[in-house]
Amino acid sequence: MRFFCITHKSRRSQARLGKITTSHGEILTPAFVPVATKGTLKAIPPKDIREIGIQVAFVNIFHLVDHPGIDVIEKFGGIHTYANLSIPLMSDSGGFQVFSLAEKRASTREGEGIPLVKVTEKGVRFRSPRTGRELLFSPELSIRYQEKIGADIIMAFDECIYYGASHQYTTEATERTHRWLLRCIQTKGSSSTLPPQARDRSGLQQFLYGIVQGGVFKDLRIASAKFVAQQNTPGIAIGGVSVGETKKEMREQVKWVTPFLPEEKPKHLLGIGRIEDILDFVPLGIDTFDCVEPTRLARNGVVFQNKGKQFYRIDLTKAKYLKDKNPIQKDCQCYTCEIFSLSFLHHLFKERELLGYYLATYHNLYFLEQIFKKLRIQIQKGEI
RNA sequence: GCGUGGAUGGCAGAGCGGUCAAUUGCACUUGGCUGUAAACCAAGCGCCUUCGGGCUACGGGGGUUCGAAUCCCUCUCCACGCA
Repeated sequence: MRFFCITHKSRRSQARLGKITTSHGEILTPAFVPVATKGTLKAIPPKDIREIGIQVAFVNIFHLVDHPGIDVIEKFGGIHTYANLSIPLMSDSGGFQVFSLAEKRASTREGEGIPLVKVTEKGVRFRSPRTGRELLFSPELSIRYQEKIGADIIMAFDECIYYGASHQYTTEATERTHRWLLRCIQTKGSSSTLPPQARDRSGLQQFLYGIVQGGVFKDLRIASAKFVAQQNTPGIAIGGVSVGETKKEMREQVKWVTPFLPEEKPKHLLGIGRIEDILDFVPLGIDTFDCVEPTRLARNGVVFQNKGKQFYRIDLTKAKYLKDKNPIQKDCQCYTCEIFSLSFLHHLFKERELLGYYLATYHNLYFLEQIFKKLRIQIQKGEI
């Protein structure tokens, strides 16, 4: 079984069509990877996932270690069975939480202002924002955890560098991430008979992605891309993007890197994105994107809409929708748009009715899946 | 009819002589959300403003005081109790 194969290459750009094959099914790329951090695609029951067209989802080891605990998930036979998610799953290593929780402090009963994160060569000490208890993450532990929950695609443990970091700090952090990658590969290899980075565990193959860092600095980004490429992991992810930099900077960071990544490997862009970002990055050869945007925005009352090629985000809580009989998107065939008016959705959100979160999330996920479907067709037709 | 307790910004509800244009919550408006501490967060929310400030306000009227949402008198209305 080949993990990734390219089925079509664009002549106009670096865009390509591909297929990722995992123990839990195939993923046609380019693909969107909605985020189900805690093992749930917030507001959406698993039975709707296929109907929406979702091919793969993203869980996060950090949150699952905190609760319910890796041992619990393991006893249930892994995250797929535990959470009833039958599609391929990617798991994140916890590296993003270095960025997400840094500078923030836990306010506990005892004392206030305990830093939530401490990075050392060994790994990262986190303080659970939920309980205040300390969690240790290292490359070895992160990989072990990810193995135990049994995600199909797993991420190397990295440090997501904060925006504004100096060249010196970014160099140190990126090099540390590289050393961590070697430890991740070694851990993965030591627990496996073959192949080295895709362990076979009770029939399950897991594929490790190395992560490119380098912050906002071109030299560091390129060096990181080269280093990660050399390690020959089954896939490669680009991280440390969209952490506060401008749109222009973000585009550059990805553009600097892609020429140095092996064509035959699947490329994942961590944490992106917005529809306009996806449209820009697919022609650069990015195959998969994970992002909380469609689900989080939906829960905050914001849904996707388009007029031709123009994409919009509309806020359902605005009073102007009170009497609007139209659906969110007239030609959208999702459950929400086929049945519900903007007025009713507005009402649900103003009243904080649970159904609103479901319907909005359903629409946003469906809408994005449609965009990816169209993208795949356009690549096939040579339009991208 | 008598007694007691009340009447505060759209609503609820603090304040009980100056630091009160008035705590707080809700509602409302606006902005934000990109590997999820996110069904969340932030700002605004009497009128005017050259952003220094000015004006009108705590049921109505009158009074005490340098000064009242806060004390006194009275009227109106509400709640509860007794006839």
